[in-house]
Parts: sequence; C-alpha cells; structure tokens
Amino acid sequence: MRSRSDDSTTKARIRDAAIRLIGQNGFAATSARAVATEAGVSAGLVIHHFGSMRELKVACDDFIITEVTHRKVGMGEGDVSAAVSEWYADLPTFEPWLIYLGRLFTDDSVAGADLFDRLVAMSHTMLAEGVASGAITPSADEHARAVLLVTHSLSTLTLQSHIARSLGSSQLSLDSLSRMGNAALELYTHGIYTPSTTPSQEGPGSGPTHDLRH
Amino acid sequence: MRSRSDDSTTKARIRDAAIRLIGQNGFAATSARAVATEAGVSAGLVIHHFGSMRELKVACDDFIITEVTHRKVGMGEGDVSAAVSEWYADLPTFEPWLIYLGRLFTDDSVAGADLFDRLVAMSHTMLAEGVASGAITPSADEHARAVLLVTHSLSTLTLQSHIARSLGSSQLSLDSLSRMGNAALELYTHGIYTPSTTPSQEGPGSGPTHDLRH
DNA sequence: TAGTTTGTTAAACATGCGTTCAAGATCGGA
DNA sequence: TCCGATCTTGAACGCATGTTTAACAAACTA
Repeated sequence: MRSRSDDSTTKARIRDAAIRLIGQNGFAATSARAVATEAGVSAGLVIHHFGSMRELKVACDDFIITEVTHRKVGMGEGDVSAAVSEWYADLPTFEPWLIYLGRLFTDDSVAGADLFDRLVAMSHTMLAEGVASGAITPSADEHARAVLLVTHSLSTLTLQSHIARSLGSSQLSLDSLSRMGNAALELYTHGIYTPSTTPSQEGPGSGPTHDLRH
Repeated sequence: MRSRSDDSTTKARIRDAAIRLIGQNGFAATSARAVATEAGVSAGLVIHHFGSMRELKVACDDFIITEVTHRKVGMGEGDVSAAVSEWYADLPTFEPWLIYLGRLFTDDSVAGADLFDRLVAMSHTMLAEGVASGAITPSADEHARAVLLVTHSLSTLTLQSHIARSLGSSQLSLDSLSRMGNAALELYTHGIYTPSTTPSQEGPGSGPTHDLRH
C-alpha cells in the first residue's frame, strides 16, 4: 500500500520529516534544526545526508513527484489523478504528501512548474479525446480551457486549509472531499447558469462567482 | 484612480516595498533589511515605523484587505470582484497587490481566512439570488458549490505565475486574463460534458479534468 | 581480528537575522 | 530664534541560522 515510503532508513525519516514541515510551513520557514528535531536526529546529520538544505528541498520535490507520477504497476505512467485519488483514500497516511503537493505550486520551484505544464498537456490530450468521441463539447480556446481546468483542480490542493475550515472540518476529510467532488461534477455537467439566461461578456475579473451583475 | 496608495510618506513607501517583496517571496523569506533596501531607507526605520516585522505584515494585510473591500464611492461595500477587476485593468500599477492577495491565501494568515470566509458568504448570497430569479440552476449542496466557486476564482490569483507561463506571457497580462475569463464563462454556461453522456459518480479526486475515465 | 568505511553527535564558526540604541538631521510651533 | 517632537541613520547586541569539523560508535571487509 505504501510503496517505498516506509524504507525505514534514517535518511528516509529525515526526508519525511522535511516533507511534513515544508508542506506545513513552507521551505523558507523550515530550518535544518527543526527538521532534525522532527526526525529525532541531530542537525549535522541532515546536512551529512543531503549536503545542504537546498538539496534536501530538491530531494523532497523529486520524491513527491516520483510518487505522484510513476505509481504502481497497471497505472499509466504519469497518471497523477489516480495517484492523488489513492492518497485521498488513505488520508492519515498521505495527508503530508497532499499538503506538500499543494505547496509545490505556490512556493515556486522548477519542479512545480514542470508538473503544472505536464498536467496541462495531459488535460489537453484528454479533452481532445473527449471532444473527438463526442462526450465533451468543444471550446473556442482549447488551451485556455485546459489551463483553467488544471488550475481549478489544483486549487483543491493549494487552498485545502480554507476548504476544510469552510466545510466545517479542521483538516482534510473524506466528507469534505466528496462534497467538493460532487459540486464539481454538477458544475462540469451543466454549468451554473440556466440555458435561457447567459451573461453577455465576461470581464477578466476573478471569475463569474462575484460577477453576477445582471 | 489610486485612492490613498500614493500618499508618498516614507511609511507608505516602506509598506509598499513590503507588499512587493512579501507578495513575491512570502513573508518568511522577506527580511527587514531587504524591505529597507527596496524602500531606500535603513533597517532601523522599518521597525521604527511599524514596531516589528510581524506588525508590518499585519499592516500590509490590513492595507490590502481595506483596499480590496472598502473601495470607492458607489461600490457596494465588500465588492471584492469589482476592486479586483479594477486592479486587473491597470496591471502595471496594481500587479503587486494582486500578487500579495494571492499570497494571502497560501501563507496562512487570519486575514486570509477571514477574507475567504467572507467571499464564501457573498458567493452564497449571490447564488441564492440567482437561483431565486431563475438565472442559476439550484445545487444539491449550495454551500459546497459556494466554496467551490470561491476556490476556483481564487486559484487565478494563487496560481497566477503558472497560468501566465502556460499561456505564453512571462507575467500577468490582459490577454491571458481575458482568455481565462472566456474559458470560465464557457464552463459556467454549459459545463464541459455533452448533455447525453454524463459520468456516473465523481470520486473525491483532484477534479474531473483527469477523471475522464470512460 | 584489524582496518576501513559509514552513521552519528556535539561543539564550533561565520553569517544574517530582528531589534535596540545613541546620535544626529529635520521640521513645526512658541 | 529656539525647542521639543518627529524622522532617520549606523552601529551594536543577542540570537538563530546553515554549515563545518573533530571525535566517536557501528558495521561491514579482508
């Protein structure tokens, strides 16, 4: 169930501690000594195993990205959403990874940028297939739609603390996730506007939510 | 056009410099000396005017939140989207504010949490009005829908660097924003699925984008 | 068993941090 | 003009940081 995350070497324990702390507080707010304490080792050992804090960060990025892309036999390589679904299904175990994954896109790393671009490419392909098969309506700007959908998907990760709080649970929970999932399904199925009344032209504002000027 | 942001007092210059740096790099990665240099003053003056770095952060939060909520005569108080639209319309001037606003939701501050909750409440009200007038379809879970729409709206802010890069511009641009706006309009008007074929049940994954398992 | 590599710690080091302080510059009101 | 208050600086202080080093323990290799 856990792949190689529970190789219980000290180096892995340090990396896991770093993933927890960096995910929770961001890289800049995470000190080598804090990681050491969290992992139950000395500060020197953190540097001995990873060379520097920067390299530790890169190691964490690589680990998370590998876990989220090259998962399990039987999965298409790069099937990120299947991996994330698996993580959601066992929150107590994988919550730190989900939090770190969200942090990846707001802490700006090259790893985060690369993953984002790959997700857009995948989304693009899937949408094109859906359009070809008739399951999905075409868009006037397919690339913008792909970017929009990836952005929306990732917002569940980057804003997870606010979502959880607003939905009443202190942390991520299966209940919150399925409520959000169902709301998203509604949205993606028929939008929110009734067929007759469609707003004229959308300004470049923060989205239709607050742009219901009729 | 600019409200009181260009009161050219030294204190305001320091605050603006802090908004730029904290927005760009996050609070933890922003030192008092860096703010001082950016503002063209000494480090001591930063503390003299604001008391401490923490209080400077609070002052920046307060300033941005005031600017984004209590704007202009003729606006309904708390009309955040109108303010943000105005900011978008003059990017060279307001880009730092937009970046800071995005940072507000990922750096977790009480100010960010409060604003998020207020946005959800506003979204809730507007959706209810739309449903009552027949312009918007009802949802099985109105609260979850409100949270979802706010989350999606804010993702344009929190992930703006990725959006810009993926759409080909190095920074935020009016072109990128209107492309995203139009894609969102499409989505909110009719979703992405064709009326006949609707996916069965949505898992709690990262969203329908990658969940097109047919 | 002896020797070499690896794992690990505690102390030390230089640097940069937030903040304080003493001193001067600048200004408005008497 | 003088004075008190405010603005501003540069140096200093104590502290936490990332990293280095020396020493030692453990484990493999011969």
